[in-house]
Amino acid sequence: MRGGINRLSYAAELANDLRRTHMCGVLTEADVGREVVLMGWVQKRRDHGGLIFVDLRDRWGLVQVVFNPDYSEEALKKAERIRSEYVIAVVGRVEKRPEGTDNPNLPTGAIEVHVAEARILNAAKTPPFYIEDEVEVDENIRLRYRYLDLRRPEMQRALQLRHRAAKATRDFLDGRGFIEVETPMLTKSTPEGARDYLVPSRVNPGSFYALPQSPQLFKQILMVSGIDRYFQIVRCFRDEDLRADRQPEFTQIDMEMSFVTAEDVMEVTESMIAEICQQTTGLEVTVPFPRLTYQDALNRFGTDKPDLRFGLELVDVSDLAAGCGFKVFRSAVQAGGLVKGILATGCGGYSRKEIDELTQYALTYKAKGLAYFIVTEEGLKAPITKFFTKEELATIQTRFGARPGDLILFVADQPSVVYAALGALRKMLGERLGLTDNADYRFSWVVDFPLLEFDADEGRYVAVHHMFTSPRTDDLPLLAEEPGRVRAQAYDLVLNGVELGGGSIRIHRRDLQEQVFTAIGMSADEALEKFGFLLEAFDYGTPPHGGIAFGFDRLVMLLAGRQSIREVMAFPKTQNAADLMTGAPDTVSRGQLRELHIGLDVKKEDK
RNA sequence: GGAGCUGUGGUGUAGUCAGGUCUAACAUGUCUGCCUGUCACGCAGAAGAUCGAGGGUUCGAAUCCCUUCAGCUCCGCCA
Repeated sequence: MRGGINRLSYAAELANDLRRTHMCGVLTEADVGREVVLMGWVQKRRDHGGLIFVDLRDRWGLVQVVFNPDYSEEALKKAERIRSEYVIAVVGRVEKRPEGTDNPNLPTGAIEVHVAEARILNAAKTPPFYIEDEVEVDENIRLRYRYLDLRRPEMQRALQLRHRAAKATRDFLDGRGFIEVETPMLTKSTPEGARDYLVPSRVNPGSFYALPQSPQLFKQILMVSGIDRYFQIVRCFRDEDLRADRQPEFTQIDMEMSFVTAEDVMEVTESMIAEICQQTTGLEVTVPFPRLTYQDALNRFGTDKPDLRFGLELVDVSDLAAGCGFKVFRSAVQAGGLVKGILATGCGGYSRKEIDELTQYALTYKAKGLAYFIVTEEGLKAPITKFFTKEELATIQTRFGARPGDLILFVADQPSVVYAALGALRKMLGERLGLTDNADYRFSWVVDFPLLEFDADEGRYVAVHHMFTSPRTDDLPLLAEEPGRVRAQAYDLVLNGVELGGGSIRIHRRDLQEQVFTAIGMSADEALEKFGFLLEAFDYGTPPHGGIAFGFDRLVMLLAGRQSIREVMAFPKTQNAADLMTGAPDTVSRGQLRELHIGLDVKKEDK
């Protein structure tokens, strides 16, 4: 019985004989005196009885339209029925606003449109939330009514920014001689990497396509084909758990070039990123981007995707810890681990509870605890100072450059745990201390990744990047004997703690590719079965080549200053990979399954 | 697979830790009436929630316990 529902019974009027002449948001004083036809949504109606103001909205903005019996009695009558989000058309004249009634908060605030004729093109129920920026609505509701959410100016700006980023990308790469080539969405499942989304083949019972995790193999094949410079703004699919910056389907800027070195790829990339920034937000980016090695990144920041907007670098005290009286430190080093710390500037006043919170946080990264010192005028204070000599305490304070009022936090463990825990702690402290300026964009390259790493669960080496990445030629002799020490010709582009993209020079020779397959424990038979076409292609004259791929959503997210890629995607999915608007994924009919020769093995809930 | 946070009229929140004074409060929105210069219009009035769902404890549950659902953040997973 809500009024909004009854309103819908009003017959909609047609606009067949009207042509929209202007957009709402673009009218200015230069248009004064002009007869216009506007169409849009009602943002707000202000009813003064004998006079009604309506803020009319379209993608370009708002303009005030005025219903006054002096202009049209009939239009005023109609305006009384108008409600928020009605779609209306108005015919009228642009006029300068009366003296003293300008609205400086509105780009169109100096003018208004005097309505001679109005039509209600469609009524609207009262929307479940306000169509305006900075609404704090439950994401459930935003996603269920995504079409309304997308009406908000903020979301419209995000989609426009995304469009401009895509256009800048295409324009730039076109100018550099790249051509966009589409690759299949229905392709072959490959081992390694993420879980595939599978699509059953009706005409090949029992067989499945996989949706691409990336067009990796196709773009390499295109190099074999002599395309030379390929790119694609392409959808990729990975069936893994979601995060703020991970969706099951996402978009990559995918590139590949022939006859290039890593330097060449990085140069093109830097120029492209600079161009995208310039064309979207006007941000001027300085190139080239600083580079750091994988090992440096870990040592200094505890992560291979460091946020370079602030310091708080990790400090190594393993040497000191090895001989100190604190058993936790000493035994960590003896077990082949590290003891590293971070200086939390100005956090010396943290309460026991706050330090406990930090400890809890470190625990989620598998740290066993968090040791700390509070820095005072009299030196370091903490329950654990008794395990250290005066000299040791003084050395620690000096090494951290700690001053009274600071807090020093330590993790002692295996290197991977120390890096993960302190890296996360550093990031959290950076945010908490207000060191992460959204308008500060610090790009960097991380290079010299290891080619392979040992996977304890699998009991074998696995590719860090992917198995088509070329080893550094100077490390080739190590491949057979010490695969863990081989460095890759790979590079990651990092921005403010987010991995934006990664790429590599690829293997282009069959013998080397087969060696790498061997190193990751893939049999010759399996290699032929899964990648025979690639190995065969390598036999037909394959140029040296390399490329890179970017998370387009992440790039746009950062340019838009948002915290989640959902905010820059028109129709994102929830953490359960569901689309709350359409209801996907959903069950299908028995008939569809039968046609695909699929039987289900799930317990059906009684409905 | 795991951890944490959130869920109260249409929307956003208060109330939950110390169960009864909550026959649930506030703001906004909605509806009705009045209003010719508002732009967060104003004024007067009205309607609207059994507190995500289910079960339990209790004389009594929004509040305590268990289960479950949904959203978010994170670990694992994933480049």
